[in-house]
Amino acid sequence: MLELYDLEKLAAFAREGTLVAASEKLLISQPALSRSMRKLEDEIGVELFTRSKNRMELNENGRLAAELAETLLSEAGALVERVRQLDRSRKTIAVGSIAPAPLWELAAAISELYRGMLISTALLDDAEELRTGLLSGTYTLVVLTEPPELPGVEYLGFGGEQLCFHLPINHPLAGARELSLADLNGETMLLRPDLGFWTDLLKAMPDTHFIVQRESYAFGELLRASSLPAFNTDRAERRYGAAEGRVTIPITDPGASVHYYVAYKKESRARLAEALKYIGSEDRR
Amino acid sequence: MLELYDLEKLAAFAREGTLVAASEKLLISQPALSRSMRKLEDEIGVELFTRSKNRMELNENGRLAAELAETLLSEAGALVERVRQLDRSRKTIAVGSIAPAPLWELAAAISELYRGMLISTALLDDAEELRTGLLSGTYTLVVLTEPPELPGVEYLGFGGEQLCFHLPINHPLAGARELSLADLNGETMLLRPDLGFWTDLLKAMPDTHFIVQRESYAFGELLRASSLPAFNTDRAERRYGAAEGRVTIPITDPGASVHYYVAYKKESRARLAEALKYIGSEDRR
DNA sequence: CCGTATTACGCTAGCCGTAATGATG
DNA sequence: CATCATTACGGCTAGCGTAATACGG
Repeated sequence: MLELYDLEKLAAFAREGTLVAASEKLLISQPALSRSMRKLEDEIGVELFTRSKNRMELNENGRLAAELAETLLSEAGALVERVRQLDRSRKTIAVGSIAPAPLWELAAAISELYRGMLISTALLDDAEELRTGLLSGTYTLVVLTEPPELPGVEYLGFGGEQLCFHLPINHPLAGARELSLADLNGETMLLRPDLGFWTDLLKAMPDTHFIVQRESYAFGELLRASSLPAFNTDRAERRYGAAEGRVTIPITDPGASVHYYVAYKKESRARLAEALKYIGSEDRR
Repeated sequence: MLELYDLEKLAAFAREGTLVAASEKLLISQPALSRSMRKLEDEIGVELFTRSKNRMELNENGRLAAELAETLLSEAGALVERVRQLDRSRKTIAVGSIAPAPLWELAAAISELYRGMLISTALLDDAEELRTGLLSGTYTLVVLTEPPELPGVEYLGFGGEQLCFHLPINHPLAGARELSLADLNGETMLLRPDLGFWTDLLKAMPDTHFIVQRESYAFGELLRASSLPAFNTDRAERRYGAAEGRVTIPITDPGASVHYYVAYKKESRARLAEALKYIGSEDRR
């Protein structure tokens, strides 16, 4: 029977041009390769080479066979790769989110519910990329601020989030009941990186200087020790509590208050049953 | 390394559903198949089956792998088939013709020039079929009555042919210098089968009864012993001579005199060099 | 119990490498 | 004579079959 390693040898010979060179690439001896090529001709039942005593070349048949062999080999590789990829995707839940807070919560809940599964998370600021990523299989679940009306895609509400200023009590505006982004424009503010779509809102504060601190502990220290204004959200505060000596004041700008939607492909519903139960059941005003 | 016989086994298991059934189809023992399947999982690095002590089934990975294996196997089969086909076509010159006379001559000349080659011939009455057959590779050479203006196709003139009546000398019209088909309409005529495009001309003789005789010797006897009119052509006469006691009288209808053109693909020119020399050199008025 | 998968244990066919031979430029 | 292909011969390993084991409907 025709076998892939025979075709591999043929392809190597086609590339190298002589048995010696090909056998070196293949890490076998010339005689072995010579025999294999004869066997292959025998197998197909057709002459593939023109042989002189001292030289062996592909004939027209051989060139076609080598070319087809090359593609068959790459298809065999693709087979393995596709199966491995399916396996990985079956063992992975990839969550993509437009905002950090729902991502924390989802990732925590899912890794709790699906022990042994690989949970991969991604925070993006582009909703379109999340939608196409969901359709293409890059993400199993995506969190958006608008319901995605896509074919074969379902979604559940996942509560809302309200952006707030997080001001030291001695800040001039600390007594306000609510504020707009413009009210603090021009000041220097503390900021975390990886804000997802919230980043867009910062454009409403063009004259503000932001000090970005990635490291969580350091950020906490700055919150405590400095009197720089920062952001907070109701959802972050519910999770981490408010910083000492600071007040949380809602921001009124449109876009500072959003709702979240968790979307998934209909075909993943069975696999995600537990996660969807969690997302739907939780009481989120 | 992944091999086709492993995939063959996987495909068989997928079709049969149990190791026992598959092993019987494959003519190997169950243990051998059992091991092969483990080896295959190992090779791909992914679980392909759900195993209970008493039952083995494909899981999602396995179903994908089996499906891909099936297509890969059929592609491997196609590889062999295509190479064999190329080999056959390299060893064959297929001549298709719209008329018998040029086909005899070409076939004879070519089998002389290309000893060891397989010469296959076909006589058709549809010029379009010959043209498409030439393009698709069904025919290496085709004989037509009109130059085929096709991309990548060249042609040479191959002389002409004049249709004649072949009348016994005692026939009332035997003294004519030329005749039209209508002149003999209504009589009973002797006819050979396989006339190619000439068949169309018989429509001009709707009231004629044709006695068709395939067997060459019998046809000759009828020519000699009967006084039935028959057809002949200048080209046939040059080859076989005229029958005793008969005269050959040209037919004047349009279409009773034609020129022939031998067409071939430009890419076959090298292969056909000898044949083309013959076709071109011969002096054919 | 019969059907199914797995494990254990030799065997062997197929493939390989080394060495020798032949041909060519 | 350096390079390449082929032939001859002996070794080894991957895959096989038989037999035995284990589990389940």
